[in-house]
Amino acid sequence: MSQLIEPTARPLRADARRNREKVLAAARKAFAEHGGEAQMDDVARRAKVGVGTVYRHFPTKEALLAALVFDTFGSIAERSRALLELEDPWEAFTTMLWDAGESLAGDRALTEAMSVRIPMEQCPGQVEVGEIACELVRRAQAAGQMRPDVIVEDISMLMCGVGSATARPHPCADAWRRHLAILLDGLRADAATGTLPR
Amino acid sequence: MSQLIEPTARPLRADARRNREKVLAAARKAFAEHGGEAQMDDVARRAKVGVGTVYRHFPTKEALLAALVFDTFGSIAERSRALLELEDPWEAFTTMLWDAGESLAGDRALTEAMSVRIPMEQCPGQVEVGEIACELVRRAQAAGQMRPDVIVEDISMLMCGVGSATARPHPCADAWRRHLAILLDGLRADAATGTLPR
Amino acid sequence: MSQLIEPTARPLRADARRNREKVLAAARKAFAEHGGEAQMDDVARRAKVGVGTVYRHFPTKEALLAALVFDTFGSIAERSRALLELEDPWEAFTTMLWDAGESLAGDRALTEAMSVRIPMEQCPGQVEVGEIACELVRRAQAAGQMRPDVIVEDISMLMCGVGSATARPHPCADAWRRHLAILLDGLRADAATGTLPR
Amino acid sequence: MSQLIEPTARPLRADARRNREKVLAAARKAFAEHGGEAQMDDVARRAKVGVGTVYRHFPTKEALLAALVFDTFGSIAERSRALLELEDPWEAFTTMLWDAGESLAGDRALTEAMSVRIPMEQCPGQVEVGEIACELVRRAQAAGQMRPDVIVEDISMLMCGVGSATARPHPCADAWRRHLAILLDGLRADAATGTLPR
DNA sequence: TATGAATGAGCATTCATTCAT
DNA sequence: GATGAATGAATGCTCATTCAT
Repeated sequence: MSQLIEPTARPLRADARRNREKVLAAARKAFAEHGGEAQMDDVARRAKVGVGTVYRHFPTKEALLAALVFDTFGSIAERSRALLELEDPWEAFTTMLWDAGESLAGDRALTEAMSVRIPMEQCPGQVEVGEIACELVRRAQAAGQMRPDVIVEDISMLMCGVGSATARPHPCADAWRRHLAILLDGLRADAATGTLPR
Repeated sequence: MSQLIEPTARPLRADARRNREKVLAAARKAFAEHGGEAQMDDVARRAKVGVGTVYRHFPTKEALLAALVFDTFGSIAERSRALLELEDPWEAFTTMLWDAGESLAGDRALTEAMSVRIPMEQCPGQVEVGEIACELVRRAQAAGQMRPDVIVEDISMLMCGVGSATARPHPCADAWRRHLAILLDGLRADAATGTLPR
Repeated sequence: MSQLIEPTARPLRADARRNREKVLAAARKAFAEHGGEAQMDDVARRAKVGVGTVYRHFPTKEALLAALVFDTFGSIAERSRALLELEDPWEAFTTMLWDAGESLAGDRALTEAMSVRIPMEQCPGQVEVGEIACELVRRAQAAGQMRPDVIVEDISMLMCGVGSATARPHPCADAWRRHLAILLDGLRADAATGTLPR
Repeated sequence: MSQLIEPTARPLRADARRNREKVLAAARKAFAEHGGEAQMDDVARRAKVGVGTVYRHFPTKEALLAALVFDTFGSIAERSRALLELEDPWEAFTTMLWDAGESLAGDRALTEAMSVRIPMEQCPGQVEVGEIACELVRRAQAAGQMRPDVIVEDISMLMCGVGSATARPHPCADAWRRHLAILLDGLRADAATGTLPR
């Protein structure tokens, strides 16, 4: 998935590819844990690789971060694509958000990317996620299941909120599920007590 | 409001108070914009003051940040206190959240404080806000207006999400109002389609 | 004594003189305790005076430090002068050193001044102390009491050592007296086991 | 010698070792000259190295200072050990002090370490130096060569004085040798004109 | 004149990025 | 290619000195 950023690169030597994967895995942990403040040296240390190697595969810290985020959006997109086949629009929509929440929960970097703390170009996966979400919203609204004044941009905003609130202390484990459950109830057509502002 | 932290300090000289206000105002902007990453030099520059002056009023960056956050919680608490007098529990509760949202919107520092990225002691205002929220939740639930499985900790989680999502691009100005509107609809007793997990 | 540095200054107003004395006393404590690292603010605080007042009387930190040192040398000189009347040269000499040791012990600033950590001009008192020491050395050597190869510069070097070693942990209180006692024994004519190098 | 502090560190790359030596040498000069007030940037400049390199090898200024002092005590200890073999206790003792004086002379950092201006843990070398000195004192006293009321703590006090006084102007080069010579004469059993106070 | 608030150069330390081995 | 040492700009904080009140 992460090769999306270097689509024209020639295939890497086996050990180089192996290193790339080690770096990505280490970076995922480090950035999930510390967000954009994770240090390149830490990534290298976790990958059991020199910093130089990290830089060989990713020209800057931002590029590494982007690769991770792109990757995650890619896999969310992949799984979401399948949901377009589902019969029930509401089920399709909610399943998508529960899945995205799973990725978001505890991944500080992804959450920061969504809240624009990390400036980042749109990536193919992100675009596709947006398109699928758009379609699922449309269908759910057409079926009268979702309130009609919601727009896709609201959905990413809401999910951004879900991700950001994960780090807080809360008596329940996986409190984000409570968060999302409340949101979904608020998105149902029959929950609307008025029209959304603007 | 900021005197909450130094309740026993003798009144400052007129010019010193003026500078303190300049520093606080500049810091509020800088931290609102950049969160905890804002730089002390930037605060000083915005306040048109030497760094030393910033440090004369606040011994460390963290203290400055805390003063701002404490201040904000203090004023939220103050306004919330009045809501305890309101007849309708749901109106009291929602008014409190709309008010808090207003403070949270676009203030990265406050949002970070709520998402615990900035470790920070509880301050009197924060504690009081929690107590008032607790009471308002209780009343709204007793009146059958709010779903009964919600706990106060959920409320701060939700509001944290509202704050974090404000930086994102969104076609509507003040999109956070849409966010909060959806949440509030999801919190109503009759919106519940099931019980919150855990 | 301290007016030695401003011999031509017109007499100060009573309250100004009082302030000057407060500052000097406070500075003496602060610099004795912390050496040249003591802070001007600390001096002002101890004197219960604003920093500005400290600077009104002493243009720079170095000047204040110098005033203190000059003062101390002045009073050592004064007391030493009387020793020129003593019959026994050795007694005169040792009494002078015991007296100087008393001033040096526990006064970091004075010790630093003697070890040239604090760059400082010669002051009248210092010069006079040197002259008296020179005379007492001469007499003690003429009387065959002090080893003949000692020169007056050795004496200040030795006393500098006495002062510097005061801050160390040592099982005996006033360990500097042991230090000086050993030195004095080493300076006696009959202690010499050879000639001092150079 | 400096590996005493990091006995388990794996051998450094050739260039890294070279740089480490450059840093140590530069730091030795800088700290010898300015004591603990020497600046890290100055050390880096003298070593013709970026500050970062200094920090790669020594995590803090204090650690660098400690490395230097530990190193010096280590080499003094090493040389002193050999003196335990000497026949004549007095010769052994005086040789040790002449050797230590050589290290102390003109090294402000070492002198400050001895005068406890720089708070510093005991290091192995320092402890060993103390133990050897203790033994040599004991033997010299047992042989009736050293005055019996001297204790080891006196010796370090005395040497601290020798080191502190080296920066002063003095007509003789290496005036510290005169200082030490006088001290040693004062330490001889037959020089004692009384008992040391306390 | 006294006060203490304001100033800002100075210093220790960090970390993304480069480059010699 | 991989390594990790070197680099140095950036950042929080201090303190001697100045200056408005």
